[in-house]
Amino acid sequence: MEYNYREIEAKWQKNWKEQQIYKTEIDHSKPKYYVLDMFPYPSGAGLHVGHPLGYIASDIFSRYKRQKGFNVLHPMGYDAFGLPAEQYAIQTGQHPAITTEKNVNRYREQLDKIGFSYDWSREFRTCDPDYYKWTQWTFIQLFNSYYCNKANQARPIDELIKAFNVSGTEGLDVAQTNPMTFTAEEWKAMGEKEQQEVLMNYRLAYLADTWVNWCAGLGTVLANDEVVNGLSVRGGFPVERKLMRQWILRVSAYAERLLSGLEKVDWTDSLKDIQRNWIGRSEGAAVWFPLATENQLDWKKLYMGGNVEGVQSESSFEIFTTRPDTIFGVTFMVLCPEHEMIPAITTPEQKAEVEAYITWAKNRSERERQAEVKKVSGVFTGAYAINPITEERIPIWVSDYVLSDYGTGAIMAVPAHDSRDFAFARHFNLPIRQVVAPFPDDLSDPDTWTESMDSKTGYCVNSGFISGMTVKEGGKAMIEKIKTMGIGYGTVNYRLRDAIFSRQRYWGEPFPIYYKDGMPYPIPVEELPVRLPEIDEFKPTETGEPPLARAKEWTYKGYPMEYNTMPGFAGSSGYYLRYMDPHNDQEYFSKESNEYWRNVDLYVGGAEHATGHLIYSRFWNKFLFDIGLSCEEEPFKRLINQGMIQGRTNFVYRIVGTNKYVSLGLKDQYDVTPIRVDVNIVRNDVLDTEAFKKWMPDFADAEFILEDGQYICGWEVEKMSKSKYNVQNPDDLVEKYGADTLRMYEMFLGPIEMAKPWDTNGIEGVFRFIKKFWRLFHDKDYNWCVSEEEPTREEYKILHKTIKKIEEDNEKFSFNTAVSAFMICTNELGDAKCNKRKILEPLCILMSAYAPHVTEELWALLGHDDSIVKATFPSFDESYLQETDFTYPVSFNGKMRVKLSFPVNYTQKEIEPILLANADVQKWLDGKQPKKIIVVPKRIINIVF
RNA sequence: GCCGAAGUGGUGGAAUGGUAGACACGAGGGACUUAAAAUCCCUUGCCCAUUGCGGGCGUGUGGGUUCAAGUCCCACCUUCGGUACCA
Repeated sequence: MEYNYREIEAKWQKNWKEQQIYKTEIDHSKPKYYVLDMFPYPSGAGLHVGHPLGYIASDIFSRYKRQKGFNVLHPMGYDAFGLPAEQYAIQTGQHPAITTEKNVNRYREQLDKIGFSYDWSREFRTCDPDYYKWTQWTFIQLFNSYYCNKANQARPIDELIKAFNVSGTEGLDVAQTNPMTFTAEEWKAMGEKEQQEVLMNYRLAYLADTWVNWCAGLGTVLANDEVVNGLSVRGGFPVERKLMRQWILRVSAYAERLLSGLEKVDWTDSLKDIQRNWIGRSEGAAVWFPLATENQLDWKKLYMGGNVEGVQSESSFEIFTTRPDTIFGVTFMVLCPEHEMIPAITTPEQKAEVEAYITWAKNRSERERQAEVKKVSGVFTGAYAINPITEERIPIWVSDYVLSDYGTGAIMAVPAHDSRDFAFARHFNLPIRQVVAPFPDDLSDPDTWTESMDSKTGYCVNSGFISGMTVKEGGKAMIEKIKTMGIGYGTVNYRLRDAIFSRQRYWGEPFPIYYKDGMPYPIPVEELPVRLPEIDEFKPTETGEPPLARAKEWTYKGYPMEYNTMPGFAGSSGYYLRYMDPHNDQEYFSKESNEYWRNVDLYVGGAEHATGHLIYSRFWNKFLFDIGLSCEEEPFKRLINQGMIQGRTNFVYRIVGTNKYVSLGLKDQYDVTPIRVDVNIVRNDVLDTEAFKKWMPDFADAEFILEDGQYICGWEVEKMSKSKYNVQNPDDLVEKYGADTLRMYEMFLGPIEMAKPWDTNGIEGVFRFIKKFWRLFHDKDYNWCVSEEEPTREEYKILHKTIKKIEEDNEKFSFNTAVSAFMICTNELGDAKCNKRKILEPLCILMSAYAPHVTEELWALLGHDDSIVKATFPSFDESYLQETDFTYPVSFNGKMRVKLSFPVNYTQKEIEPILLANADVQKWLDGKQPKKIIVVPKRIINIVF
């Protein structure tokens, strides 16, 4: 029979499904291996050829690991809550559950056609109540926990309450929103509401007024990673800053562990770097700068001598600096426009100006603010602070270059050595004082500078007791000093923010929260899940409340329930754990399943999740680890980023003012406009002109100027998108070439982690290869023809060379070179006319991870009843590769000139005389004496002369 | 600006410091065929020579280390990705 991919693929896909061949159970007799693809959001557009790239790679690896004797968990499901389905619901009134169901079915259909080895019995969707029950459950655990910095883990909030009852905040070191101090007596004296408010300062899931990214276009708040350049990632609507009461996850409590945990995982350095930058650890010092009163002497009297309490009084500002060594260079202070002390300190004369500035700053969109980063703006408050080290009066300014949510929202400005402070000082004519120099005596006049001086290395100058020290020593000495003075301490700051967890939307997990007396309380876990209620419309209410406010009887025991829903990352932060035990209705997942499957051994997905999903899920997992649920602290041991598949757009060239199109090679003779053309009517850059005329009405009367009878299109690499007409759909390619060809071609394209343009041009080559492979098993009339004869040594060599190569390439995810190894092997066996079972059978197993359908068919034809999925990976035998002779390339001064064969066991001494006696060698030596002869056994000979 | 990745034929790409361009695509030539498809064979980095042999140059640029550099080191250029007032 000729190779009929349609018949073969349909047959085996059906068979695998019926036999449940990919169903996985706990099996303590085998080592486990967990291979996971990043959770897909099923969009309405379906899959394009870029999506399966990672899925194919992980599928190959899963199949390979199975054949290597591992019990492989390879599940798939859907991140099904999300904005697009809801936007669609708002426009059309169709329930997002219906849209989602439709999209999921389409995804499944597309995935099935490619022949993946997923255990579909474990599938679930984040919008299934059986699943989101556990998302809600985890939220309640977060709500009922705080973070103890001493134990360095999450602890039950009850322990904190006990501590408050015994000794107040005394001796506690815990993660908190605002620093708080109170005694046990003060705590006990509080009412319930007040106590609940205090606890909010410590809970890992807490409610707080916070500046959020408000997206009016979507009617919701967005996380930092959902906003790019001041626009929403979904939809591209403008985003503004707004103060809102929101649920927040205290991710920042885990900053240090999220950072140090990176040491333990096998991810690419670039991905780890992205996370490190995002977490943004910086060491420095917190210092209090007191507000200057009329008379500076008063301040000295009050605060010198380590009066900590006094300095922390209302009339001082806490600043954070990474450079305490530059404190002698402080010439002013800057507060962020949101700083709460501004109204209190602003002098009457400056009041109007300051208020105007703050109003202006608040009303600016994020986009405007970011676009005008280089523009200096600010206003003087009229107030002064005291530099506690120099005791100088310094002016206090307000500017939006200081951010409210990093550090303390207040800075000490050192214009000489900070570019932003420098620009600000120049703009407002503030003094600039040099306090760091490349060498202790190498001073210059800051008035002559055009930019701030780099100060990461060098020596402290003009700096009192630290003058002459290196900046590093100076920093240390200064921290000691401020500690003894009681005005500050060494500390660490993180750029990583707490994650805003409320969305003013319908299509997400409802919070298991009701409100009593304005304070939130969790619904008892026995009553979970809290199901998403039906509502009549998916829009906010007339009064601007989130859609859930439309639900009838959205109450718990008469108390109102939370109107917000959870964000996209809620459901995707712990999904990999649920796959271990997906249908458990008693617990998130059983201890037994967790202790067997533990964590993900191989995670495949895009690097775009580096600052979102991969942070949140590590946080989520660490929390579950702390409360004893997850037995591994890091969820994803090894991670491979597949590179983005870019589109390859084709262009036609219209002569300006006409409906005439000129072929690529001739276009420079005319004045032309390039126009994108659908890649599906172009083959190898040759345009199907008839299809083009039918493509759009505008082109019906198109005329063409051809070259050699063809219309050649131009091309460019761009993002793959519908609007660029460069989207290729895997279904079409499966239809035309079969899934096995598509799978191998996607791998053949290049290294998995590299971004590369999708170009269908090469797919024919892979298709030809599979047909050639098929012919190895058949005679020229396509009759089955496999011989039982013993293979020759040469044939065994071809096989074992391939086994070695495939095994190595599989282990290092070098799937493109593996495909070419299969091609080489097939070419060589074809040349040798080898149709022997002992060669072809192991070869089928090697290739079954890449092309599961055709190899399964051949495996059955070879007489096997059991699936090739369960076959054992062939073992490599070195002895077949051993040779008696090696053909050395002989180089002269590094240039390869001749080849000479020597027995492999010959030493340099044995080789040299024969080498020098050779006529070709003598010719190249041209009568000169060789100075040196280098023989690298089984590699190369180099003659230096 | 900062961080990261990458620059090799017409194209995708290959190469533990050891024969640069494997394997494919495309292109050209040929075989089979009434024809097409399919299949098979040959050529294909550039330049010179071509009657045969052959020779020169080549991995973004410039230096360096080495018997030997696409690969290691230094400086620079370009492209792509991430991030950006983070004190």
